[in-house]
Amino acid sequence: MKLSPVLFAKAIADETRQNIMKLVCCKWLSVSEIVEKVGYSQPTISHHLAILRDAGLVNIREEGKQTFYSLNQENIAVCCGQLMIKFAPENKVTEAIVKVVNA
Amino acid sequence: MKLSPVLFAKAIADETRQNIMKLVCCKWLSVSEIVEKVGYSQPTISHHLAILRDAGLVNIREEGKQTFYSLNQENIAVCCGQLMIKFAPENKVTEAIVKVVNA
DNA sequence: TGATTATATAGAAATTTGTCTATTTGTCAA
DNA sequence: TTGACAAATAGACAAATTTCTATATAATCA
Repeated sequence: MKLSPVLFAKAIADETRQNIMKLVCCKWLSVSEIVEKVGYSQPTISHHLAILRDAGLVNIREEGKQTFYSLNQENIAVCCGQLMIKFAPENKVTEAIVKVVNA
Repeated sequence: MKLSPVLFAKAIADETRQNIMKLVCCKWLSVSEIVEKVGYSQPTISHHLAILRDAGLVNIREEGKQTFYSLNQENIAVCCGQLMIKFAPENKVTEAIVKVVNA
């Protein structure tokens, strides 16, 4: 799984996708459940989920006819950490993260 | 200055802008210097700089005819922290950040 | 003042993105 | 096996984005 700063940024650079991410942040939801809550068509939701999938930001579980998605918090934390190290290397919070990661 | 997760993500969701960000990460550069290094036209660079400015990601210093830009590492760290708290709240690195910020 | 330089703004063209409808694929139940 | 349901894919279209050239604005210098 490639986690690049640009791919990550593109994936989260859309309000609808951030809404979906918040929905599945701490629980598994099927595509239909996400469709219901977000209010866009099912293909539109599938499209957004595919973008999140390609960026490595969601976990996927297939169960019969249904597919469940949940947020991959680990990868999101890694991407945010990469961004901070790349673009805020002299910041004290970044330095604290580096310490945690290297510990 | 409004620092929203979507505005931040849109601002960094472009390879050229990330290149510019890397260039001015730890030093002040004039627009002409950035143009030279990035290789796009001056208006294109000005446009990208305006997007970074509107997202609160750069510091600006005017000096005579020239305008110098440098990355606002503080705001970038804040935005990344917001993203982590919003989308990776259960991650141990996020928890470490929260501790640092609250300390 | 007039010429030159640095940057920003305006406007246009090409590309990318987000959304939809229609269709396909895959799974389950009768 | 047939029908129904869930999700993915294809294709079209509108809106947004990225880039360019041309022009405007502002500062400096002869």
